[in-house]
Amino acid sequence: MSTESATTTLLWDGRTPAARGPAATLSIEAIAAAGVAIADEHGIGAVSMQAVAESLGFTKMALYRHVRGKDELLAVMVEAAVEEVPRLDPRQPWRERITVFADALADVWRRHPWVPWVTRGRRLMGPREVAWVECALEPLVDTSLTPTERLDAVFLLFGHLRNTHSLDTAGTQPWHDPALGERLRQSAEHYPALADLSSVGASEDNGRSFGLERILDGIERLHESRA
Amino acid sequence: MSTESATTTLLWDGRTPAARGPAATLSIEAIAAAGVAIADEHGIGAVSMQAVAESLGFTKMALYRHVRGKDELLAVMVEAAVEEVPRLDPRQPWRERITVFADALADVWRRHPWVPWVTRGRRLMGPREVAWVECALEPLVDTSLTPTERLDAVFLLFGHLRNTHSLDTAGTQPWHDPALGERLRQSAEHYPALADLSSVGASEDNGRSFGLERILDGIERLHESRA
DNA sequence: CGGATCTGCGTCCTTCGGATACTGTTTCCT
DNA sequence: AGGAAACAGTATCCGAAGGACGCAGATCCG
Repeated sequence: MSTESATTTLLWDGRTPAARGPAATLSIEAIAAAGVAIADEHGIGAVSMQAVAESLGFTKMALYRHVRGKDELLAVMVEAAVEEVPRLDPRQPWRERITVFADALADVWRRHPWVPWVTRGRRLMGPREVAWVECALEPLVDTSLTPTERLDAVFLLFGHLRNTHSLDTAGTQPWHDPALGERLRQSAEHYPALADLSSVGASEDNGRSFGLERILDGIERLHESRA
Repeated sequence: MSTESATTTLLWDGRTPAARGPAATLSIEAIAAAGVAIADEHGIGAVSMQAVAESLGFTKMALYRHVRGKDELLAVMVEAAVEEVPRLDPRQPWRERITVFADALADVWRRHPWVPWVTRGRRLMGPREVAWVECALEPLVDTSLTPTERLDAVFLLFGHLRNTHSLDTAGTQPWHDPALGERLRQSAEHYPALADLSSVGASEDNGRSFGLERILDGIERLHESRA
């Protein structure tokens, strides 16, 4: 019986309505939806207690009756924004299913570009976000990977998709400052490989499909080595 | 002739000392070093203009004579924290060299745990950080990958190392809240693959070596397919 | 009906990044 | 030599941020 954080209980069980006192006008769902709307429209930087409350017609402090703080606000926002997992066809080969999964995840992240930025670091996950992990894990059950390896593979996949989803979530590539490309070309003796590259240019999708294929190839090789 | 941002000029050329006026007591190097020290000791959250200035015995506003704002402070901090790239033995096979590189990067990130957290998203890179990209790129010149593919491979590598370096930079794994593992076990019908896993546990290194091997395997397969 | 309880509000505090204006110092140019 | 220009560091002020605390009114249970 491990003691659970209040935020985890909120994410998984919701709030039990109060027995006494006036009925709540606000709800966690409304708060989360308002936060998501602001983040979608004006970016995650525009999400403040004040802004969320104002968009609902309440004062800032009213939010704290439903949410313990900004971290918990973000947690419920993520849980609201992350939609249902895709239904993967079990008859398809595992590699195909992973690709479908990756596209579905990209769709959600396209609708809510702030999600891959927020869902990093130590934090608490809700049932829907966990469902996405489960969903990615499931195709790998068909492989010869051990359970631990499957999990490692899923996080390898998630990390790569996050890193290549947009430039805002990636470790930036240097030549996105065009002036820097010029510098690299000028000091070609220090950066021969990069200078060579600046004329070629980077790939369209930030290397998403390249990395995905490499990862799946790597998994496949491990899988086949045990067949 | 593309116009270059002032921050990029600062990072690559440093500051040209003023012709007139009193000599500066502060220096960018001192500011960067102070910021790095605070971040190393108390975390990146403790780095504020106030804190950095105070640790140097100056007022907050004095920093703005040397640094245009917080973003630029972080940029020079990263550039100061990122050390010289490792010298890779060109006689070693490319895969070996990449592994050595990855370990060297991990060493730097261990000394400055905030660096992998800060070096994300659109930002400006300095010469030393670019040198690390160059360093990772160089072994791949021995492979049959195209220049663009080499670059994609490097960012695949960087992303994975960042994601697995520590839990603070990773997309968190759900069962780090021990209570959540219990929940997953209880609702095993919703999360069969995860529930199965929670008894096994996650890997020690957040899947770093697993992912690294898979990535290198994937690159190797592509390389060999063209031999 | 009265106390307990809950919701939402008003006020206050700290910290943050940053703009602006000022003081004193150094150097170049006439 | 002397004034003007440029520069370094400071003092003050501001708005926005997250959040603590106490209060008023509404609601329900005994």
